[in-house]
Amino acid sequence: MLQKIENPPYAEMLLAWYDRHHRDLPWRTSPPMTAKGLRANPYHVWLSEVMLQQTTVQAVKPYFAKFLAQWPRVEDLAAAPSEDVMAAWAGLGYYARARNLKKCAEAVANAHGGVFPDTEEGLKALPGIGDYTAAAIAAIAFNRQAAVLDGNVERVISRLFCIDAPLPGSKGAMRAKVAEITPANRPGDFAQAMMDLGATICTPKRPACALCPYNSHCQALDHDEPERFPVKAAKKDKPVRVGAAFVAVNNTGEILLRRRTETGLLGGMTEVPTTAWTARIDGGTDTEHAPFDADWEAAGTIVHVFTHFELRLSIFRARVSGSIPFGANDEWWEPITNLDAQALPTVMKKAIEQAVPLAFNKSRKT
DNA sequence: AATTCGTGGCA
DNA sequence: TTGCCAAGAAT
Repeated sequence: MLQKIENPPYAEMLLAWYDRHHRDLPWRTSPPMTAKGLRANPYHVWLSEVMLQQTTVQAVKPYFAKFLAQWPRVEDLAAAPSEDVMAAWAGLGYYARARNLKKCAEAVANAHGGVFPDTEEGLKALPGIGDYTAAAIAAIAFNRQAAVLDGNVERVISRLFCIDAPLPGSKGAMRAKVAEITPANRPGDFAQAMMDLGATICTPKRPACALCPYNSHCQALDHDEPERFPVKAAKKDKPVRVGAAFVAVNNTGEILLRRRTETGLLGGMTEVPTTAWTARIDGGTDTEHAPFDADWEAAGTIVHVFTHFELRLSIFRARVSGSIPFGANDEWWEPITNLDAQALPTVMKKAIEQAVPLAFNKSRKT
């Protein structure tokens, strides 16, 4: 019977695995270049890390390419119109990230001479950079021995050491464990290796333990129950909210749009006029709350699931002629052929598509 | 500490 | 189908 090693060389074991099995990603500098001291571009690392917050690699890839093509340096992003940044981010979700991305770019370009801070503390002082992202950039871009703890690492660590306490309360204990095994040599590769392991081997369901470099040292696997970790607090149920959205098209092929307020849900993004989204169905939400009088026609409903509620939107459409007097706010007429350039979140694209089928095909350049 | 923030893929 | 959840941050 194999004797259990008291203090396995966790970092060395994982780095050896990473050298063979790392993912090649657009924002990443991979071994063996990193082993020779070459590091990734801090701007690329920062941009990818913000995009990857609560977002899958596959979803991020095209956005990362688009942003880098449009704004090759952080100074370019800092100088960009906010509307352009929000439009480029549209569809990726969690739009506070885009607002903070712009603020952070401005801070780096103007207050830091275009150079990212190279410490966790300095990075965390910037908008949109929290514990995880500060540690990740410090480790990956600047080779700092920072304890990087994300959802992947939480899974790996909780299984490796059988941490029973539920998240998020146990996050501190997990970070301490990560700090314990993070090496002075190649800390950035170690962080990315932990995340790659969590993403490809130590998965939430049916982990591929037979292929794991830690399979002879994993306490959860010893107890034959890796899928039980990490333990998480129970989540709340999702309430339903209802509302109505109004899609107006004029006789020159334009649609009435407006900009949402800067904060809160979908803050700073573009929308068609809607009622408030309320918890109860108040009988006649409908055309009495329309932006103006018109021959509003019911066009069905759409259902869209947000993080903390489900929205059922009744869709109304009207074809209007002549000039419609706007309320004195942020409304404008936008050619349907230009919808793809707008900062429309997915729920609004659904609403428009419901009222005007193929609206987005019309704006697609072919 | 608990809420509020999107979206799409997958079993 | 429904739920889960993916490189979290801000308040």
